[in-house]
Parts: sequence; C-alpha cells; structure tokens
Amino acid sequence: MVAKITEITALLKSKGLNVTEIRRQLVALLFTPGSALTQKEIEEALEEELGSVDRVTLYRNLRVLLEKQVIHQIPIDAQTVKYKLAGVHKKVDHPHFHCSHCDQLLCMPQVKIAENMLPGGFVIQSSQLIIEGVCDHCNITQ
Amino acid sequence: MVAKITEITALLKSKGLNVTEIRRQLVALLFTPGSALTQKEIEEALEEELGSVDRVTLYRNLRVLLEKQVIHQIPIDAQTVKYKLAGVHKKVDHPHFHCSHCDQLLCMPQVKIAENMLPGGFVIQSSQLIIEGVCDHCNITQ
DNA sequence: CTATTTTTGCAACATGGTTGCAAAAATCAC
DNA sequence: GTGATTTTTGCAACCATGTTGCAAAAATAG
Ligand SMILES: [Mn+2]
Ligand SMILES: [Mn+2]
Ligand SMILES: [Zn+2]
Ligand SMILES: [Zn+2]
Repeated sequence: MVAKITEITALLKSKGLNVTEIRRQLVALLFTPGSALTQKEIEEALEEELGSVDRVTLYRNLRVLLEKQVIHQIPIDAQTVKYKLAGVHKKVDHPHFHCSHCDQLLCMPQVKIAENMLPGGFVIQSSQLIIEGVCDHCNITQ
Repeated sequence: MVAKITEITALLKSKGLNVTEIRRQLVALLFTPGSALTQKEIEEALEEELGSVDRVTLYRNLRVLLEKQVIHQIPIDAQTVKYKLAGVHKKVDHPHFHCSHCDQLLCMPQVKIAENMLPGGFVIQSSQLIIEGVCDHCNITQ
C-alpha cells in the first residue's frame, strides 16, 4: 500500500489537482483493480481511515475527480451507482462486468454489442452495458 | 385516448390491481410506444391531468406497478431513471435505445451482446444495455 | 346499500444533492 | 522557510426524494 502513494500523487498532479489527504485516500480506495464502490461504501471506508469525513467534501471531491476523469460513475442498477478508477481505455464508454458474488466490477472493453442488429435509420452515439454474473475467481472458489 | 381506458383497466385488473384514478392516468401516460418518463416528468404530467398529485401516493403506485411488472425501471445514466410500460418481452432484461434527440426509449430485444467475448470462467446471469443515439424518425426529420 | 379491504393524503423523519461562506490547508513567489 | 495567494474543507442551510405510520376516503365484495 505504501508504494502506491507516489503513484496516486502523480496521478492527481497529472490532472492538475492538488494533493489533499481525502483525495489521496479516496483514490487509494479505488486503486485496486476490480474495486468499485458506492458513495456510502466510500464514506464508510474513509471514516475508518480518517476518523470522519464531511459528506459535502466527499461529494465535491467525487465531482472534481469525475470532471478530471480520474474516476468514472457506473450505474449498476436503478438504485446503485458505483465509482471506479478510470483505467486507460480507448473508448470512453465500455462494458463492465459486475460479480454478484464478490461485488467486483471489471472493465470488459473486449465485449462488443452487435450494432448491426439495430433497425435501419438508428444511429448509435454511445452505449452502456453492465453484465451481471459470477466472475472467474468466484466460480472456482465457491 | 378514450379507447385506451378499457385497455388500461383490463391491464390493471389482469395484474390483480384495483383501478384508481391515479393508476389509470399513470399507465395512460406510459401507454404510448416509446414513451418513458422520469418520476418528475410523471409528476408534472399528472399535475396537469389531476390538478395535484401526492408524491407519496405516486411513489407507492410506482412501486406496486413495478412489483406487478406493469412498468419497469430503466437507468438511462447515473442520474436518471426512466419508467416504461413493460412490454411483452421474452427476456426480463433486454437492451433499450434512447434517442438523445426526441427522448424516446425503445425496446431492442433483437440486439444481442457478444457473450462469447467474455473471458473464460465468467458466467453471465443478466445484462443491461442502453444504447444512446438518434432514432430513425429523428434522423429523417432533423 | 353496507361491510370489508385497499388506497390515498398528510405528517414526519431520513438520506443525499447542492450552495454559500468563513476557516484551514495547499501552493506559489520570494 | 515566510508570507501572500489560491484552493479546499467543514459547517449551516435548504431542497428533493425515499420511506413509514396512520386516519380518512375510495374501491370492491356481498
Ligand atoms: Mn471501466
Ligand atoms: Mn423494455
Ligand atoms: Zn466474483
Ligand atoms: Zn428520436
């Protein structure tokens, strides 16, 4: 975990963001591949690290990290939005796989939708695909 | 619009739901193919029809209609959920096309995702795909 | 029409989004 | 480093929406 501090600081600075404790911790939380958290989960995790977190400060930091595209927002279902560190993907929007067993959220840029099945006259601008299922790791262990 | 009353009443009764004014109006609102509304849009539309709508009553009716699967909920993006009359689709979850020009939301059960591109070991349970773009009608008229 | 069941409307409380503002922290210029 | 400047934080406050309980009103069954 210690080694990541440099990486996180570099990431923040590369986006022109000042480095503050909450930003460091927030990004650190999401740094693990597959990690994606709801705002409440973030809040609870930060409480443990920092004692207490002001929800407005968290809210504003989530927004600034979204703007700078350090993180992205993924609507898992109608009542759940998860935040995830934005990887270096070619396309802004790409499919995600959500494991219903371990709650990991993985980027699946390789999964394509069959756009050719769209009726004539329809033009696609972007798309958003969430695949719900069981990940490879959970399939083995469980 | 008049002809629909019988249809709507029948739909509600077929689900074992009593027919009340707000339910009739609510379903009527969503009856047009392609129509999908946010809770606020529903509230505003019902205000016009009924003068005023109690938000708790609307909330509870949305829930009961969801439970009975008369309507379904579609997360368009991280901050928008739309309600749409549940059509008679084979699969519970199927892709939807959202027109960014006219705001119509169309069911696209024929669009498939290339599940074979999932890495080995991953098992799919369900999926949720929103395609954002311009619909055939808007492409011609615009 | 009357009795029973369901639904509505309203008060009340919870949670999350959002803004303004002054204090605190971070960064910049010497 | 010190002090000035800019950014960020913490807090109060307000609003929208989710959620429940409860009595009045409406719908349904007989
Ligand atoms: Mn991703
Ligand atoms: Mn549909
Ligand atoms: Zn898993
Ligand atoms: Zn359109």
